[in-house]
Amino acid sequence: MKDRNHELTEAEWAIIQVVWENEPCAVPTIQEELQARKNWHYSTVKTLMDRMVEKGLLTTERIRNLILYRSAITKVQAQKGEIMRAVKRAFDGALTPMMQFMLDEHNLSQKQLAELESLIKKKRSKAAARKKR
Amino acid sequence: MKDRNHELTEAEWAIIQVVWENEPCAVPTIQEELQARKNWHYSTVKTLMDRMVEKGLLTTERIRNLILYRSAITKVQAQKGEIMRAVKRAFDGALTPMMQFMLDEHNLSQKQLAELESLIKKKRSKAAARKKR
DNA sequence: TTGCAATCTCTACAATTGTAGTGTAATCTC
DNA sequence: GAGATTACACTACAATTGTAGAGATTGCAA
Repeated sequence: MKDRNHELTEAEWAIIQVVWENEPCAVPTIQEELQARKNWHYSTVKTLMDRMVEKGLLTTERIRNLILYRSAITKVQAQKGEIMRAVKRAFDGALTPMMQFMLDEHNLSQKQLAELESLIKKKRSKAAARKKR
Repeated sequence: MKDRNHELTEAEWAIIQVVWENEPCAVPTIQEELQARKNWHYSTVKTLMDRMVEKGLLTTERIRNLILYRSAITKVQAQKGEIMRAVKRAFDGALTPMMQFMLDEHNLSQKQLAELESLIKKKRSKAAARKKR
């Protein structure tokens, strides 16, 4: 259960998202969903999911002749991994420059900026409180 | 020169970073640098770089019997691509939630928070000015 | 001019990723 | 209990990625 850096591939993301919404669930459940979105066949989904089990991204439990899958990492962990990957490759591991870049390069609306600002304010006061303690 | 979404692999990142710092340059220049960092041999670097030319990440120019390489995308483009990738996969394409997540999950120092806050303020006033115009 | 050093070309190969077919086993239905 | 359905197991295969060896070419130094 290490909080290790999980890097998911595109296809793995597609699958684990559906798993998070349905777990515990069997392959056909996931496949039906992804049939619609990606037109993936049963074997495709099954193969992918079994590989993910090997990698420790999913776990299985056998109930009679049915195999139930569960996620082995949370969405937050996966999101963190994805961000870590970006920051490591493109920003030399430094988070603040990455955030500055995002502010600079993607023009956010007034409203979005305001939201972020108030969020930061909240963070700051919380951090200050923590420090004092 | 489309601002298309460039997704670089790990190895490609390693290489293009050195290219940015040295271009125009020949393979041996890059290789020497990466020899130190990654212990990559000449053929490795050369293969990678030629693949990158095929992909449109680098360009070449032949000068007598020497081949000079240049980057075909800027660092900013590449960084953007990396962020886009993360936001698309892990945050459903929505940038602000991703930034909020970063604020929430990685505890930044007071100083970093302060920096971001003032940066946002600046953005906001600039955006306001733009709107008025 | 001949050999050495630098550079390039070509080829290879294993691991990972995306995608799926086909055969088999268990189960449900009549 | 036999056929239809459902879910699983096994196998395959092309493209991409990481990694590199071996041989060919070229230009310079002696």
